[in-house]
Amino acid sequence: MDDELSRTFAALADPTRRAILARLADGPAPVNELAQPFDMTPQAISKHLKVLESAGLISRSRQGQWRPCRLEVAPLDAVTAWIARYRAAWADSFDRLEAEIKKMRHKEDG
Amino acid sequence: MDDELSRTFAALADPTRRAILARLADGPAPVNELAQPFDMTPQAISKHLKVLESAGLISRSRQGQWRPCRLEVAPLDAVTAWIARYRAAWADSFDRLEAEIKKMRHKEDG
DNA sequence: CCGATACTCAACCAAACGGTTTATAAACCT
DNA sequence: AGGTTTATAAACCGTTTGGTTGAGTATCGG
Repeated sequence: MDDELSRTFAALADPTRRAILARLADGPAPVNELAQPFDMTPQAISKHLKVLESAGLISRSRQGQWRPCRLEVAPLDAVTAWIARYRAAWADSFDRLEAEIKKMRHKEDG
Repeated sequence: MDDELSRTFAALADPTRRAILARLADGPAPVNELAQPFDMTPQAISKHLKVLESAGLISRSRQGQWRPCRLEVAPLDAVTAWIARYRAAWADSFDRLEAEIKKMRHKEDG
């Protein structure tokens, strides 16, 4: 599990981490705020953030005693590009995509 | 790691499995042909195929003594749809996508 | 029937993962 | 200075993962 794409997929293969990214899509947040929804110690969240950061999916800065996390979408582009190679036709794939997105609009998931 | 999306991401988080999918994008193939490029026992490949199948990324049939595997793209649509939620604007994301695909055209990866 | 080929199952093993607890560092606030 | 809050580090632990070997199943072809 050393290459970029593997790290990205592995990072996304966890509901907690996807939920964290979902939260970050609404804007940056410090660790304790990210940890709050989960029945889990802050240390566990810290580990998840480390995984996300090492996959390039988030970046962290410092603001006083807080460490705000920000979503970084670049690795997601790589994923989408990789997936795009497995579609026979772009038109078809976008049709399916639209259907998927419609299905998804009323779910939350992480 | 029980939900659909997690299983899909986890299945994709391995270079061997991605290489298998890449091969299958050119058409169905039996296990021994899929195993051939790898320095690994057929049993290991069989395990990988099991992971891919349980993620819905391939389907297997029987043809005599062979078990041809076929690529199934439906889970990839779910992944792309999930990722799409993290783009601020579609236009931007397609621009980036194009760039990524260009970068990728001259790589092989799995 | 017999052997070869294609594939899978089961047991095992080292390494990685996802969580915990304990301890530590850094910034804030009296 | 001292205590609180925010966050990470380190050690540990049970489970999963990715590979192995060895045995077993199924189909083909004499």
